[in-house]
Amino acid sequence: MPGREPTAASRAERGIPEATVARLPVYLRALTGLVELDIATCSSEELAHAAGVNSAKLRKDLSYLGSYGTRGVGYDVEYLRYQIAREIGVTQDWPVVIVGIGNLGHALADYSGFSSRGFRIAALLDADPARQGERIGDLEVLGFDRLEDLVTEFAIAIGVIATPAPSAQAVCDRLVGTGITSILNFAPEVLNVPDGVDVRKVDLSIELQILAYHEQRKATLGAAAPAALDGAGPELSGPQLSGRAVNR
Amino acid sequence: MPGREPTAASRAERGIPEATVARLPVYLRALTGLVELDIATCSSEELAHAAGVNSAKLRKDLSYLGSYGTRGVGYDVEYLRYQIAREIGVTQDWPVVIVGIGNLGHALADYSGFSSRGFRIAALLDADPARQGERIGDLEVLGFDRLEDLVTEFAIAIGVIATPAPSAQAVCDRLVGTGITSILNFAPEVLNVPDGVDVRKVDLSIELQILAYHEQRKATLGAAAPAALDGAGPELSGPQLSGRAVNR
DNA sequence: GCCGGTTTGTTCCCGCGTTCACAAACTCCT
DNA sequence: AGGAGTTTGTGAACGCGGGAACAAACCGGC
Repeated sequence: MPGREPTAASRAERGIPEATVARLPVYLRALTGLVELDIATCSSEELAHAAGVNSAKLRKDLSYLGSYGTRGVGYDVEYLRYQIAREIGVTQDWPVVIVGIGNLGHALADYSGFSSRGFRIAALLDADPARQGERIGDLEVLGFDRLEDLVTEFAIAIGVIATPAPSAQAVCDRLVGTGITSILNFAPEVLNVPDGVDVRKVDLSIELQILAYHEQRKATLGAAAPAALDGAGPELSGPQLSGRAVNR
Repeated sequence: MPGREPTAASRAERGIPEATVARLPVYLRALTGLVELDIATCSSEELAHAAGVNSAKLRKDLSYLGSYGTRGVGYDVEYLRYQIAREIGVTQDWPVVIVGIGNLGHALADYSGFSSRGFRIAALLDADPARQGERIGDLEVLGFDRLEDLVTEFAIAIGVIATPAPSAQAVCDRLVGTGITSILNFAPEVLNVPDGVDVRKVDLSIELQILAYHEQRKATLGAAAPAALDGAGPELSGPQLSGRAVNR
């Protein structure tokens, strides 16, 4: 560890822990909520509660960005909100392309939360000619072969894959070929990408299966070790002993 | 040759690490892919590659379930697939209710991957009378007030929230009230639930913002420290700073 | 039956992330 | 001005997860 004054600035430049990065958007949203309530100042305790995390974690997370609070007082909501937005990089909008305008892609294209959260849908593409030409909002669905043009024209840096699984890798390769280095993948498929490209996946059935595991666990544990005072209850509803709650 | 070890069973009862649970569905899907290719046996190396993880991690994950492989040979694909499915709890289908049939809820209702992956949509609910009565697949969208009936009738154990953010907490409370203890939340809202209830959230803008952070980071680092397209571990990030005001 | 080759299951170690606890810093009141 | 009360920022302890390395177990050939 290259010792050196770990000033706030150098900290931020050195990179923020991944777990913290994943929470910053949550804090940002919570702060936006406070702004809308005309709340000018908040403590770490209050913000942590709004974000669903513990206050020590919140303070440590924020400390990676710098010292933006005032001891004995708390945080200036508007100021902190701007700092987090700047750190994430959503003070201006990022142009996004969505590939695959099926049910899911359609829903994403209609999603109103994009513009308010730092993104702008720049293009909607689909390989199926039957889907091309449709207008969603003020955009028209274009052919996938327009990809390279549009990425260049709009300086698109983020691609969203909402195609069926069998097409996902090919689409991904094309996206990477255009120079896109950030991909959000909704297709249930493991994507292979070169170093330097970030892929995040959102997978409905994985999430459900994780829930199913815990649900099954609650049921069998409840059956094996009947918890105290749980009034009868139908067979399938698992008596809840101290399961882990995600939010607190 | 099946390993019917009581030790394996006791292991499983003791609980599987959360990180492993999150990967089991990925292994399950990879194995299903191998089954479709008529591959009867595979090594940890092959399966790990198909799942996009490292083989040591895969073996360790599987070891939490029991000893289902054969040294010097590998894993029986079909057998291992069944064991993982059983461990997750998706050997039978879980009935699921989807609340909020907007664009997203509609897309989810249409999603074909449910039945093949251990779930069955048992009910579609929406509070808006304008949306009620529509048929999606072979289900009709019903009023939210039917919730309690349907949960009881179909023994629903998992709820999916696809409503706008302002309604999410209220819907969540109603779901919890019926005894549902597993919730998948698509609304951009932090949900408050009692202990024993599991909530998982899927949030498009959070995922995009995480990508945006890294994208911004690549851009500023690239500008400050050109070349080195290759490697350069995350730890060795360059010490360049870009002038940052810390004080207000 | 034994030996070389192969692959699993496990142990050990390290680094990251979470949490506790406390000093530093600020406000307000007297 | 000074002290009491708050709240931040951080140092330190601790537990979990990841990865390398290795012993145990299995197969096939001779």
